[in-house]
Amino acid sequence: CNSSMTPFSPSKVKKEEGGWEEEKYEDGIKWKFLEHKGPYFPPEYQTLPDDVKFYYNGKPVKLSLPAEEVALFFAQMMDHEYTTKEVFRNNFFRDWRKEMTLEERQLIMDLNKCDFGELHAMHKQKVEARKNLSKEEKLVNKEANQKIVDEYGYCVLDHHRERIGNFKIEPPGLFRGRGDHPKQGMLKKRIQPEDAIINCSKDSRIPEPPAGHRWKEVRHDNTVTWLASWTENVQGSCKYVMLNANSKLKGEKDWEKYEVARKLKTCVDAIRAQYQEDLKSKQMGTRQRAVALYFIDKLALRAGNEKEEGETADTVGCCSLRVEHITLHDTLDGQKCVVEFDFLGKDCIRYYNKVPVFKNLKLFMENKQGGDDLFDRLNTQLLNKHLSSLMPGLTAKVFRTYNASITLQQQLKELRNMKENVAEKLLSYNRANRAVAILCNHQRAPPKTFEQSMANLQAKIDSRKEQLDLAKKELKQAKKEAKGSSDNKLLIVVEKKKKAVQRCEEQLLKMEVQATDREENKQIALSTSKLNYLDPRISVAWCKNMEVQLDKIYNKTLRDKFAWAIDMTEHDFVF
DNA sequence: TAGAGAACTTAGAAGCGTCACA
DNA sequence: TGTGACGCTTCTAAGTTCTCTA
Repeated sequence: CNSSMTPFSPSKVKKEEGGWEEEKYEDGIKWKFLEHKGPYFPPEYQTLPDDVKFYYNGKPVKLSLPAEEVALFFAQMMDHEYTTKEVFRNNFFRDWRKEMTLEERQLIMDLNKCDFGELHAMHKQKVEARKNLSKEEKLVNKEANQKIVDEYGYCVLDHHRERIGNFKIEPPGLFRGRGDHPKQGMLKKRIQPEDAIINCSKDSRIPEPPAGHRWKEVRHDNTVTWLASWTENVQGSCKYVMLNANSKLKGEKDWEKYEVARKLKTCVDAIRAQYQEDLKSKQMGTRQRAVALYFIDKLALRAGNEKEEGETADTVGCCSLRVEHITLHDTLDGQKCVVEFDFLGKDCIRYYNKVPVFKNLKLFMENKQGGDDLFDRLNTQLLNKHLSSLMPGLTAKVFRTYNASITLQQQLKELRNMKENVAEKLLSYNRANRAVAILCNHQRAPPKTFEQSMANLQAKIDSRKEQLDLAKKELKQAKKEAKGSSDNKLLIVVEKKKKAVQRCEEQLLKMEVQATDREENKQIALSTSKLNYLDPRISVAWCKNMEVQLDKIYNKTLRDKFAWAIDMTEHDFVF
């Protein structure tokens, strides 16, 4: 496993066709020329109309502009459950008071005495009005937005005009963390040009800051890919303006990611054998590392970095698992030595699973409390250091990419059936995709309208079945009438009825397949794995082999993002 | 060499536009 | 022609890994 990765790139593969003509730069250099217009700032706050009032303790209060703006942030969210949560309300109130004048602060002491009703109503009215705009008005808005995209949404990087992913500065508002986030409700402040750092090349046209403003800094760092950055006040972290996923820079990076995962394929057996061996090591640290690696490989757990307590919601990954997140069962559901996982992972998505496992875990849990680390001799740095010694470029997350892609490939192979029609082939593809999504624990909230829309679909299926019965009867009748007759008209009728039956059957099958697909997909999100984990070349090759059009599985965004794969993949591609 | 911070990827939710169907 | 469901796009939070610094 120790040979370094072959330094080839899609550029070299497609060189002669002019698709990706440039060579890569020396280590660390991302571009030689970068020009853009700077980020786009959200519009300034406009004060409330006179007839929309905020009330405190039943009395109207005219708020100062900064306090009024923040009050409106809260009012806009009042339909959301967030605003009922104590942590959210407390954080909001504390930050709101900071925006008030001394006088306001002395008056407004209790959030429960605040009445945002008119602000809330105004907001709802605005949303409604926007929805009810005429076609022409909507078109005017659309054109205005397009103008902004045309002006700010692109940059020139080396010889390419590239789309920027997020050229808009995030507007101010109330912070919405996921799950039980201790900072939910805090004020996310308005970003000014004075907060923004611009990155571009020296010889480019430097972007102009908005009138009356200046940039925090203009730098020319071609070892990074961002065009602008600022520090966000809630968590103190950096935010970046970066290129769109369809850019050359991002595409090459994506391709490299899958090449590293493919490389793992060549040495995964050895790595597995090694960690199986390490399970018996005399060194506790080595044993813990082996178990963690087993979880990462078999269960596709994330690495699990340490997190600062109280700064974010309490979520964990593999290395940060605590004793309280697992339960050991001598027997469970007829299986021996079962470990039951139950914890919140990234984005507070619950991970629940039961897996047969070995005795080591019992050992790791000895003399520990629920809140203690399961792997007290291990962290992600140690783990990744070990992994990179086994294969250059190998880190914990590569296992997710590898296992996701290899699973898709295997599933597609298993489900392959050329006799199926397109709808059935697509159901098979989605099922393969679903196996990956389940492995990676990609969940979604079931759509609010799920039950209703399933019922609607079922009703349609039922009615189509009735139609089919009727069509079959009519066909039978027509055949009867045409039997022994040489009347051309009657034969035409039979043909027509045959076609009607066939059409009905096709439509019914399509709907039934759709219902199955939708039901199986209720709580599973396929998009995340498709976008981030599945080597697109597997899907492109599958389409070619199965004679399915690529746009059946990839929308425009995906086709753009994976242009490199579409360009280079033949039907015989193997991950 | 560890810790902090920077840089970049991965993630689900919400918003929005489109299209099928009554 | 209106409406609702659905899929696509946007948004930004939340991860991982890399890199710098003391």
